[in-house]
Amino acid sequence: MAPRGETQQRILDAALESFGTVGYDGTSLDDLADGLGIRKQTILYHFVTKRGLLGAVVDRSAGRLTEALEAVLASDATDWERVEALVRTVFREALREPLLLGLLREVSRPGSPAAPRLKHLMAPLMDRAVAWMEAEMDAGRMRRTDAQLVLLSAYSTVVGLATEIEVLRAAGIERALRPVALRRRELLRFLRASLDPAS
Amino acid sequence: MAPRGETQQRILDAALESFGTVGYDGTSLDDLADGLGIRKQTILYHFVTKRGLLGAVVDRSAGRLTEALEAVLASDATDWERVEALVRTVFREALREPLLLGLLREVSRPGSPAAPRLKHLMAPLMDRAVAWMEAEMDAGRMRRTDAQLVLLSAYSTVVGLATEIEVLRAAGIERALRPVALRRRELLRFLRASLDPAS
DNA sequence: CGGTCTTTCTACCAGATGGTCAGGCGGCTT
DNA sequence: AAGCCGCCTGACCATCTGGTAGAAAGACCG
Repeated sequence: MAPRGETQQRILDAALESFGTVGYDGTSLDDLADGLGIRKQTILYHFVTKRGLLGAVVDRSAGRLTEALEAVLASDATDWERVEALVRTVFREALREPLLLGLLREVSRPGSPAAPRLKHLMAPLMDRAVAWMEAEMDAGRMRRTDAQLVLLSAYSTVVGLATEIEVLRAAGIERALRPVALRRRELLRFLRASLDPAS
Repeated sequence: MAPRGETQQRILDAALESFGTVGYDGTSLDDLADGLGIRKQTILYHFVTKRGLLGAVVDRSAGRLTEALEAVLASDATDWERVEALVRTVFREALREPLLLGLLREVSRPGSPAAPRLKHLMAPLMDRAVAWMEAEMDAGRMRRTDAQLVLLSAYSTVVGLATEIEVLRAAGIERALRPVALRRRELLRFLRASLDPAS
């Protein structure tokens, strides 16, 4: 028998890949199980329902990202440095595990069953970020703009990365490092233009 | 009985919406038919198979966009004017019919059944654009860069629009005009930076 | 050893799905 | 009127779907 929790992790890995590529509806529990050499019922035993599985995948992925972001927030970087560090962290994580982007893309779809869960997971991060930005604005260290809009724009840039990488791959370009770096530069420039009081 | 071809168009309209929102796998022929007040067999009569329907939807959408682009190409704008006109046309079409973006997004997914068809439709446009750009480069009217990479980057920016609009809508922002205009400006700036020999 | 808990399996099911087949209905041509 | 043809539908089907019920197989503990 498999060690404690090992099967669950293997299922989550496979599910992340499948949800992120063929999508939630395109993923069949039977296929997923076959690929792992187990029976579908084992999956259902661990995650009760297909939605439960999706939820678990989303939770785990969001947890990892949040962890990486918390580490940045815990540092003593301030103002623009902090923004830049956050952006770089997100891009680094996205490139390190491109499946995350696929999942994010799938889950960001309006009709996705995980959309409410994602919203629930993102809301606190969002609120925190908005609050922080508005405090910075009040202190005159940031230009006054619609914080939420800026954040959403940044967010969708990252989700759009998933598309970009896939488009490039479809065109035969495997290593998308340069275009991705370009996007990051663009995003940083956009943020600087939106936030830097000097500009 | 419905006039010639009218039913087909109605089916295509509904299919475009459904594929673009809930996705290909999430679309059931029965639901689609119910929404139109017809039987599923009617859909299959016109399009033979579900994939055939997807193909027809993609073809029609691509055809419309190509038409709009051809009109621009037929004009006498030159160099940068032409690039700018093309970008503006694409954004205008995308905003006029947001469902197109949803479809594009769905179909750009690596595992999509329509991916090969999309590639087949885009390839000629792409080749033409690359050829034109390289001719411009040879003539010194454009900066020398990797034309394909620039085009793909522009393409994925447009596809990313779909994500952005959905993200904004999920956050309760219905009119996404301002952010979209921003993207367009960014894209134009990027293209100018990549292509303008003066800069 | 006996009992309990966890994990995985076999067997099964109801509903939905894409698709086939034959027929009906109405207009158009001859 | 007759027959053809384009369009649409009812009945039916094989397959796949997520999900349930129950039992086998260890592992762990007394």
